[in-house]
Amino acid sequence: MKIATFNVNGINARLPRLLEYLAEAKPDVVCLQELKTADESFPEAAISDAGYGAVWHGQKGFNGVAILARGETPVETQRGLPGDPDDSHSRYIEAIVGGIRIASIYLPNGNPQPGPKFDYKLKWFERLIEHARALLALEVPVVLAGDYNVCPEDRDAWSMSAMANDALVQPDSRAAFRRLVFQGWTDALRQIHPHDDHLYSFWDYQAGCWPRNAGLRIDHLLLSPQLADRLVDAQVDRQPRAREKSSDHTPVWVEITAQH
DNA sequence: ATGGTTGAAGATCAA
Repeated sequence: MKIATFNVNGINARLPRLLEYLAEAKPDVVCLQELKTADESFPEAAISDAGYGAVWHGQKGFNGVAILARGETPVETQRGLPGDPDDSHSRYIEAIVGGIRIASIYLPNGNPQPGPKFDYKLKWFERLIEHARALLALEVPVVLAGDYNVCPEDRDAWSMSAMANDALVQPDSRAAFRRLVFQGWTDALRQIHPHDDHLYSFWDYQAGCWPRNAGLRIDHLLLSPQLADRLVDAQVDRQPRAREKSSDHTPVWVEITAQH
């Protein structure tokens, strides 16, 4: 079973690229982020025609997350991250596909820092950590997939000097990510590529970042122990990023064996 | 070199 995460940066602007990706890569599940559209403008028909069922949590203009599954509709288990009824951002949706509980996460960017956006990022992170703890307690296969807006280590950023003041590499951002992982999650991509120091999933549109491989690793798939045991492979799929009118992110995927 | 690009909304913000 192939499970991917893909920040599409506008699902309607990216629809041809997304459909192309579904047809070529044939993921069983794709977690999408940055839909940048309201629920009623989600391109449900086109995605259905491509053979995928979907659940989504949209928001006009910004944010928005979805989970697509080939040949079936994901069974939604959570919409919005618990812990703050006043949080109006659409950044979390969770559903079950093929016996696996799957979360699509769009963690706040947090720039500029310091400031209220960075504070929001860290508070949102605490709520994610609490919810992840509850998911681990279920002792079932879970994947937390999405755009975490965190480079876990220096080597996950193309240049630390260029990124020094960015929210994505701050010690507080990394400490929160570490506390999450150390609950017992496996960072699947890093697990498969322990020595790759140019393992990126995002390249800024500006300043020729893509052609000179000035990237960041910020899209992650975290596996519960029950799923980590079944991890076969994890890769960055660079092809979509090379195309015209691409997202600034590219898909990252894991291959999971059938339950034994 | 304090720039550069993109999407969605709407003449700016978020990334």
